[in-house]
Amino acid sequence: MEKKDTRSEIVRIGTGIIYRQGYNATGIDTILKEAGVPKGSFYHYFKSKEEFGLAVIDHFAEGFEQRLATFLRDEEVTPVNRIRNFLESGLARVSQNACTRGCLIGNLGQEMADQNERFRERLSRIFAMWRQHIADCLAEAQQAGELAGDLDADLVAGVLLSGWEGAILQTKVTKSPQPMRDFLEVMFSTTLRRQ
Amino acid sequence: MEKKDTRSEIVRIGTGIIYRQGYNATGIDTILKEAGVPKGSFYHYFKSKEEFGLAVIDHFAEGFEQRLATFLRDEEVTPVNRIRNFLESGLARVSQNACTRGCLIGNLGQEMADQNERFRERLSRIFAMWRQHIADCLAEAQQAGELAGDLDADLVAGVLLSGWEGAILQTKVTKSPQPMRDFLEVMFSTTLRRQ
DNA sequence: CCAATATTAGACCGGTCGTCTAGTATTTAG
DNA sequence: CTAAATACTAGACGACCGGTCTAATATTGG
Repeated sequence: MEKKDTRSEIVRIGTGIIYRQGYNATGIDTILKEAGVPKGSFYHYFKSKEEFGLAVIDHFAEGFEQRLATFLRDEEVTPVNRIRNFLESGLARVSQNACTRGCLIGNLGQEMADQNERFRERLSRIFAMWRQHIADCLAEAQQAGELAGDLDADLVAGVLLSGWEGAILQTKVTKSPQPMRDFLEVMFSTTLRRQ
Repeated sequence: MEKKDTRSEIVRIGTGIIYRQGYNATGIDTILKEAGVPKGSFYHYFKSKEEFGLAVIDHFAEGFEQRLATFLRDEEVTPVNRIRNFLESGLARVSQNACTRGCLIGNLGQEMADQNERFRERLSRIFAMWRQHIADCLAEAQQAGELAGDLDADLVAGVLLSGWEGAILQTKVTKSPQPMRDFLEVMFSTTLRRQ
């Protein structure tokens, strides 16, 4: 299928560039040039830049979802440590990128939430899914006696997610992975400690 | 001083617009039109859009700094509750704005950190100052026996700040103040509880 | 071979930033 | 008080880049 190939190539390349530069700062020409696709083709595959942006979000979320599931279903590790492993893998990734980029969904949330309702809705749904995955894992931890049963798993999952996004932002701004490390340490030694 | 008046009017109006729309999405014409200042004046007062952006950051940080200091030096309240009051006043503000805008410094951090080193540095310094204020207040809480002495005040201050920024982002994306409320509840009932 | 579809090419319009020339007000100096 | 220097305003302008569209070309299937 030529069609799908070119289309997903544009999405793949575009995801990387938008990850680095943001949505508004990224021109279509830039993406097409890097993808080696002529400009005229773009509007054959996408109705508008907005439609393309949504496709980028979906593409990224799909990959992320898989990564998250792989970690959180790792039966070889206790539930709380699955979350820890996942977060630490994220920390390693950000460090590898010299503390740039951060999280694409968080970036677009910050940039687009007040600007485009369709983006906002989609991003919100993605965050809700992530949160649900984490909450399930925390509930499992409670059943296994790894975590105090009186905690509200859903509540804590939300705080874990938002706190993590905030730590990623700090890491970007300070250009140091320390904020992410600090968040891990405080979270796992206070809120998520076995008690 | 006519000079200062026009200049600070441009900055004042510009701060509001950039707060709402972000830096890249805001054109100079838009600001000048709303301020009722002709375009020719802009480049008399600012060398470039970048210089202007930095002035906006400084202007905002100045106002914020004062608000923060007012709360954290309120002798009528215990140190931990000063922080709580401050965060709750922020929550009230965001709610009033229908959960839009968030925090200007956080917004610009997300948008500009990877794009402009001068912006990044300035924003990073501002975050560091805020963090220091919070850490001082936490240390005071420890001396007053309001908080466990074995906590690392600086560490917790950083997590509080980054977590708060993350909660603001979630609030923007979900269009609900719940993430900010949840963060408050979890923070003050686990990490910051008297123990 | 023809018709329907997939793809490309590049013109187009509108908006951006930053500059520039002219003109007007205000201050300073003799 | 006048004259010269400075501060500020006015808005047209150019160069550029954004997203979108129409027309031409290639490809496919019947």
